Amino acid sequence: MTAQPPAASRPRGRERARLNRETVLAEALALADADGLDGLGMRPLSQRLGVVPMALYKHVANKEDLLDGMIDLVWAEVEMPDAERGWRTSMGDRSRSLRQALKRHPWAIGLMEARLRPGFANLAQHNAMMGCLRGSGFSFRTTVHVTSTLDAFVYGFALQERSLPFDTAEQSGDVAEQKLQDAPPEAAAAFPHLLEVVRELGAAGYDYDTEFETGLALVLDAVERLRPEWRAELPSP
Amino acid sequence: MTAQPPAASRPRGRERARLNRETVLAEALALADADGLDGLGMRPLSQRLGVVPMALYKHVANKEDLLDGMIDLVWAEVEMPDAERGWRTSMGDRSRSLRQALKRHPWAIGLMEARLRPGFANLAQHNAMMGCLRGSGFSFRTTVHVTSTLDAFVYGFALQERSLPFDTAEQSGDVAEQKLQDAPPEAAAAFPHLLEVVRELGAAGYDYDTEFETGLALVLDAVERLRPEWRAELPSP
DNA sequence: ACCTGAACACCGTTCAAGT
DNA sequence: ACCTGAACACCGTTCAAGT
Repeated sequence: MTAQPPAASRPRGRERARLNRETVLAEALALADADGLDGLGMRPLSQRLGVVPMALYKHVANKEDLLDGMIDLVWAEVEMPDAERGWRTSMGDRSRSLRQALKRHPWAIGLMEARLRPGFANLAQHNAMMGCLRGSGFSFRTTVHVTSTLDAFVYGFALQERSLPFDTAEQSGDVAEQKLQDAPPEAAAAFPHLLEVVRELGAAGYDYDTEFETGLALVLDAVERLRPEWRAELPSP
Repeated sequence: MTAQPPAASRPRGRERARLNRETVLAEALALADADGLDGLGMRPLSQRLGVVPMALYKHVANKEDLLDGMIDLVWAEVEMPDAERGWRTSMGDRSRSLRQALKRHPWAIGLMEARLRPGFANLAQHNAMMGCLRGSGFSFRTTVHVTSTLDAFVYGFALQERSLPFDTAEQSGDVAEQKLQDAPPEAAAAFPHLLEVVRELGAAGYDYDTEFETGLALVLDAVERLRPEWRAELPSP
């Protein structure tokens, strides 16, 4: 599974470029993307870099420091909001961009807000988000509510997208059916509404993109009503 | 830290009740609550039960099966919605109940929807949620949108509540200030809106309960507008 | 300055053996 | 039927040593 060629075939000595923090972080990101957080070991990582495990500790303090660096690489991939483009399109695009980044790096979902030492991209992103909303007329308190709720939606959606055991709309119906069959036999008959889910998802499926856009529009519509100025800006009927 | 008294002081032989799946799952829940998912090892768990690690494998197939059982215990703690009480209060209370359960068992947050073999409580909960919304006049498709969005909010909020590095409103300001100070020195000056966060959270703080209720009301308000019948039920002005 | 090797205290799980 | 013991292939990290 994770079998690797022996040391002889790995680059080493003059063949291998000098290790630095940047290359360690980049390789760690690739390893986590491929094998998940469980696969991200200091030993497998060192092997990919053609080096002995302890060599990594010259470039990262420990695994926590490694994760700090990786998470800031993910933050750097997220588009920054900008009040100039209007808060709604700007915050919407940022949310889509965050979801896509979390899709590329599913192992990062629970870690994005957990950093005690946030990196530069992390700080820049949060600063831009606050700036976008404050600059669009939201009060400080409302800005906090909006970021908290919108981020909760994006993180939670990404979590569901990662953990639901199907990837495509076609699979969703099959999985739902399988789940109900594997469940305790008395269950299937007792849960009529799950039978409807099986039937409907079997026919039309569950599409993540559609669900995300629907939920995002729902939240942004609700946010629109929080802004004190919103009535004045609606086109008069 | 995880030091335990030696074998001599643990119950064993006739002193210890016969092990069964129920007690293994309950003790595993307590261990995960205390030490997190990282602390939940087969060895520490077996030690708490006064038994050798391999004894557990008579009662759970493996760690995955152990987690399946634990997650269904968490689902069993979540209040089930009921159309009789009205979809809004009913879904609201279920969301609060789910958040509280995830607060008691933070290790469970990423796992609630990830079960390939969902337990009875899990199926019952999802069936009740579908039933509550379908029975309140929502179409199947809208019901899917609503559960997807509402759950995303609750899971995402729970994730933030778990991972943000402060617990109380008082702490939030201090942590914000500390974060900005620990960050690269050029950062503090470059991010004016984060300075506002430090200032405001230092004064008023960030209260999770308030934020949750605000976000929940915002989402439920938006859901209200999705129901085709909503206009008819509003009191005429 | 950077990399190595051996060691320590951990994992989940298999297999064969005990009672 | 239920529990034990030894073993295997893994972890992250420390410490002392090499170049």
